[in-house]
Amino acid sequence: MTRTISRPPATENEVALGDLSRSFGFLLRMAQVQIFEFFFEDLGQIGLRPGEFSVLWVLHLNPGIRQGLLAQALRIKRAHMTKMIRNFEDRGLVARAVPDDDRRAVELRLTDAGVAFVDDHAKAFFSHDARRPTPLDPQEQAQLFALLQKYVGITPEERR
Amino acid sequence: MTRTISRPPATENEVALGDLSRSFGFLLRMAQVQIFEFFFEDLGQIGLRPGEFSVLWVLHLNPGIRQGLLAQALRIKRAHMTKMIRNFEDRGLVARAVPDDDRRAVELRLTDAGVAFVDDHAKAFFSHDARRPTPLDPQEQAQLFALLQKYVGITPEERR
DNA sequence: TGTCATTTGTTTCCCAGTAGACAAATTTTG
DNA sequence: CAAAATTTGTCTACTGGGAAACAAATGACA
Repeated sequence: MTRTISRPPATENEVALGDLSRSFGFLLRMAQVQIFEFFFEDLGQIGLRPGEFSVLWVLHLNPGIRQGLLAQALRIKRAHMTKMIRNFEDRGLVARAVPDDDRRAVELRLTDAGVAFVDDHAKAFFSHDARRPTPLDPQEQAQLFALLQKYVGITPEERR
Repeated sequence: MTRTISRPPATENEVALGDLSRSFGFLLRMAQVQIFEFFFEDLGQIGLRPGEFSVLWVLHLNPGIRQGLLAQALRIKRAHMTKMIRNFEDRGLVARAVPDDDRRAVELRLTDAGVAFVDDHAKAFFSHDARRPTPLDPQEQAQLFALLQKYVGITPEERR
């Protein structure tokens, strides 16, 4: 049994969320939906998908990476990665190669077209964050980033 | 055109993410996948799904709420909400009623079984956050919550 | 009043993503 | 060495969720 009504439904059009607004998973979901909406509003028309671009980007930074390691790093299931990679292959963006020392594995690298695609879109993709309207001031934004990075276990890569 | 390779791949098994680790959307996705994994590990066997429970919970707090307003509050698409509600109805957890003053709308409320379901699971659901292992200390955790709440616009003070 | 526009929920069709079985290659173990 | 166990990617089948067209009800406006 739970104390449910912490306060009465406010206005006609206000929805009480109660403890839900203190649930980490719920907050993350709300934030992500919001982000996605603006992402497609901002970059949808040039045919850029966040997941897709992430894979190509990591391929760009890690040429020859094995498919499984790539999936693991981006937390994409292997079955799904297979489909994404085949799609990229069909579009001529990625090439697969089976290494001789382990013929189960698949090594991935961008084709020239793949490199061109990443180069074409990297600026738009990474500058998107700056365009997104946010109620947070820059310091709060930085704080949020740092906490999220720590939470997901990404050591912020040092750079100048 | 973008300068892409800022440095060589670090270790054999390390994956360079570059600017991706500074992308808000990416960080949110990583965090959410992590959260989901532990959620199902923790509560999956009792047949609890975060989205499902959220809907029932909000129904509990806002009896008679209209379907569309519920969807809007939880950022669930109306088409999808239709399916969820029908599912709840089939399971006897939710009852639908068409109000006389607007016969397009549907007002939702939990059945007795629905109330029982929420009461049965609320404690497990809301205490889940505390069980989840996290690298953040309590103060950082609180800070992260506050920033996310502010970001998604559900600060404790209601807005107009 | 009658016509047009909007709101509300539903339906249909589609796609991203998952679970789990699978085959092939490799590693481990007896 | 042979047999069992694990790793790696793929396949099939399924589910959650979205886009768009739709019908019914309501509201706006001439």
